[in-house]
Amino acid sequence: MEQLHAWTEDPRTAIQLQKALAPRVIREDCLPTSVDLIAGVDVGFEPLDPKRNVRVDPAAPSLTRAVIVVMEYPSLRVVEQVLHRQPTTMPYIPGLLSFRELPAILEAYACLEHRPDLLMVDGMGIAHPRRVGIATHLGLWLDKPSIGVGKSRLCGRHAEVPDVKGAMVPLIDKGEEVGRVMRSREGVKPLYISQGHRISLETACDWVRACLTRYKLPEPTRQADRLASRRTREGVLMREARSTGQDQA
DNA sequence: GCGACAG
DNA sequence: ATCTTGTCGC
Repeated sequence: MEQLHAWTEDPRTAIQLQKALAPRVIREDCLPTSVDLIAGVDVGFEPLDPKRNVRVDPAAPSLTRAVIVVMEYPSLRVVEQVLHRQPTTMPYIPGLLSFRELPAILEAYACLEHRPDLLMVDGMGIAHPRRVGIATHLGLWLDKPSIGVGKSRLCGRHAEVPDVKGAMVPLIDKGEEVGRVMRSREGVKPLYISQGHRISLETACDWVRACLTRYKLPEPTRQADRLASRRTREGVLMREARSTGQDQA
């Protein structure tokens, strides 16, 4: 029961933890009768160096910026935004992304005043080598329905996706369908949709499509992405966010 | 052993 | 993820 909240920063232990979490993921629809609030989750990084110059090396100290945008469905109006920053402690390791980004996301989530019915996370759900991508890990931790919306492939193979908005193709890994590759918009790279937790693949794809407008990313993720990757400049960021978590550094 | 590899 | 200018196309 409490293993869902176990934590580590050691790569080897993290992999063991993922293997223990995998069988606890619910892949069937287990969400509210009515989904009225959808949260978009994304993370960005900003160099901590006073002398941010020429080349940025990913290993240099930085701040992890987690953003959560809550939208009302079906109006897709933003009802709340939270931005939280804290020192980055773990490096990016393919397959262990959640161990690098979850801490900041959880802090941001704790600042929310609204209770979203569904989470759309920038990254993979079960379309992961051990079936526990960041969307899944977050869903398990919060025991909340979640969907993974990735911009590129982590694992699995798939056919070419027709260049027609809404077209989908299965994403197969080790013989199982772990997600679907969707053309969210013509002329752009497709999205990698996968179940996070407490949702079926069909329903996950339905929600992503329901949140698409004229852009590549579904609104929840697009709005969160805007704030997460926006360059900081004289505190403008903090003023634009409706409410924010208090900083540490 | 070699290549692949979310953000 | 992050840096970075112009440029091609609807």
